[in-house]
Amino acid sequence: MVTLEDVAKQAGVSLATASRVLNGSTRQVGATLRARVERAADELGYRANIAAQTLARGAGNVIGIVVHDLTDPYFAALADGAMRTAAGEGLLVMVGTTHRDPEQEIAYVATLRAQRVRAVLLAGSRLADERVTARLAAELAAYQAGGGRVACVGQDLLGVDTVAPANHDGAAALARSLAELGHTRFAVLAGPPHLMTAADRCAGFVSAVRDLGLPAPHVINGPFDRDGGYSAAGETGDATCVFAVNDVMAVGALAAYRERGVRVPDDVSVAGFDDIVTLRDQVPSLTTVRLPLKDMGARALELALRAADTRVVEHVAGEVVLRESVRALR
Amino acid sequence: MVTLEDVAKQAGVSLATASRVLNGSTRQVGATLRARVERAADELGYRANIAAQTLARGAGNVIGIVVHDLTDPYFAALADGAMRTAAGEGLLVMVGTTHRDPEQEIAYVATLRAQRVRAVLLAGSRLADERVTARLAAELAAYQAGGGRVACVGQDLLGVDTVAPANHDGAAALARSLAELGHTRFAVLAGPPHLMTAADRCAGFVSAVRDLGLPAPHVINGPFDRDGGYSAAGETGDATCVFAVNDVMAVGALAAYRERGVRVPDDVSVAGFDDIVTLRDQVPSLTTVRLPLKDMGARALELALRAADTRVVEHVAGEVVLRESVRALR
DNA sequence: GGCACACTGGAAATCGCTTTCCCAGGAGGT
DNA sequence: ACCTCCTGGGAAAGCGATTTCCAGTGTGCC
Repeated sequence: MVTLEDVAKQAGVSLATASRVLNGSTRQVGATLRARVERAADELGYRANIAAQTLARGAGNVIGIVVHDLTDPYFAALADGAMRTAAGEGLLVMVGTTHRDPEQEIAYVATLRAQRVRAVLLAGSRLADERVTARLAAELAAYQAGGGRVACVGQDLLGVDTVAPANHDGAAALARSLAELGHTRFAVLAGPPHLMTAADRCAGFVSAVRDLGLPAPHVINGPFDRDGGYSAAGETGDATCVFAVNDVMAVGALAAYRERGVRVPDDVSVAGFDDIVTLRDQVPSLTTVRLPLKDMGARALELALRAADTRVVEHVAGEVVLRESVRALR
Repeated sequence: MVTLEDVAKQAGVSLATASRVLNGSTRQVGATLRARVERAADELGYRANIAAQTLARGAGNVIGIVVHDLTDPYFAALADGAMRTAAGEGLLVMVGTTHRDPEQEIAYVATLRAQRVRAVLLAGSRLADERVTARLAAELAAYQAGGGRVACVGQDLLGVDTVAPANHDGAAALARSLAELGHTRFAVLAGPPHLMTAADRCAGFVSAVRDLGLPAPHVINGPFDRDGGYSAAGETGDATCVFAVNDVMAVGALAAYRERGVRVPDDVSVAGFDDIVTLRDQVPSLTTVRLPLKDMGARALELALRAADTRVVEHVAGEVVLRESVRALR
């Protein structure tokens, strides 16, 4: 690999001058030498060693994003939003997937810390396990103590800048909309109870139903993915309206009903949460709560990159979108 | 930030010993000192500076993946497959998205080269533009000359290890299956002509139809995404069977037909390509050509990580999957 | 004409870690 | 008892950049 020294030698200048020409500096370099250096670099195909730059400068141009699962469109959208702003800032992105294993999340943050990345973005739900959360928070604190910046999309549990989607209130608003259509017997495909996002959405829905004086929904726990929705849909009993705590689960539920000959929305109404773009062409089209995922990802990164004065927690509202998968009962 | 020197001082040992204990080495360290060092590192919360390690070792533990668009499930699946094997090897992943801009692709490879990443994975279709391809190939060659490893998923055009999906043959097989069902008048939602993946699939389909002695399909070019499929579906004329060169476009076409009251498959049959998991619950379920995307991503990374002796081009067959979106005409 | 000052260019220290090389001491062979 | 071989420890030389300091050269101004 050709180094800066090679370039300097070939151009007949000092290392310092070559560095100033090629890798940016406050100092000026004369036109003659500048040209010589540039030509040499070009001829040799020089490319700065970023590891060395990072070491010398004491700060790199990489940020880290930690998601649960890239193939889940929710995280893909979040990551995409963040990556766009990152690209705009000239930053490189390291993406880590944890596959919902909190230990992996901690390990990944540790690695990012070792990489001296400029900022870390944690996307994805916290778990109800306080011990794990505390360990993650400790790792993050150590990172921040060294000048690192952190932001998170999800529950405000880590003591860092946070973009907090209105899981609870969005689900509550959805519940009220559905009740207004005449539904009274609800079931919730609630996902795993220890996953905060799932739990918040479920709780928001349940409490809104209760506040309306309606019978408590039938809550069915299970995995947070398509198959979780599919199997939980088998236990919704006599509910006229089923709320799946995310769109992917709702799609699983639709598939289950279709197979069993249960018509949606004639026999049962189904609603999801997130408004995943890839799923908008689903039939029947899915009633859901829209979250501006890309913006949230982008915003979280902005928070992380901002000069750190005070902590910011930004709440993002969800918008209830009524589509064909629910029908009015009256 | 606490450095190795801090740890060594606190433990009362030399830098060398501390390094050997904490960051792995062939050399042994006595139990007493080893314990002292470990305790000191723990107390101080030491975390190795990877930039420095990379510089000193001359090789990092990062790989780069370049995709067009993470929110496209095709690339998400590919990236996920690669990331799983990367995690298994203890490698970190830098993901870059180009949003189909070949200049960005080149720029990103250049940056990865500067990062001295161990390997680069190029996922995503080449463009027909030879000049751009040549520049990318040149950048890759420079990277490889410096010891970098490269693999690519897609067309074998870069002179690097390649996992090549059977775009042409898969589409041809699909055409034969559809013809066997009695279809004779075809249309192809062909995507952009300069995108090799799209072009190959289109060509494979068209040539198979021709070989069967059937009238040439009506080829409609357009964008490679959902909206491209949606609008191209408006021009399929009297075709009884429409092949969209990817599943996402096929879903767009389904939406367009639905809006216009054209029934699928009764009035027109629709087929896609890729067998995207997220789209499997589509109604009607999509006839398509299945590609093992995760495996392909994983395999490509394996190729890249393998000791470089000879170049490997691995062809991956596609499997025709007939589902509800096509019907037999007889 | 002389003096301070801005500007350019280069030598060398530095960033944090790995690794080679050297040294001392104990084990093993004869 | 002597010599060799291995082993664990430390000093110091890199890795490839950045950046501080220093020196030399024109400029502007009195």
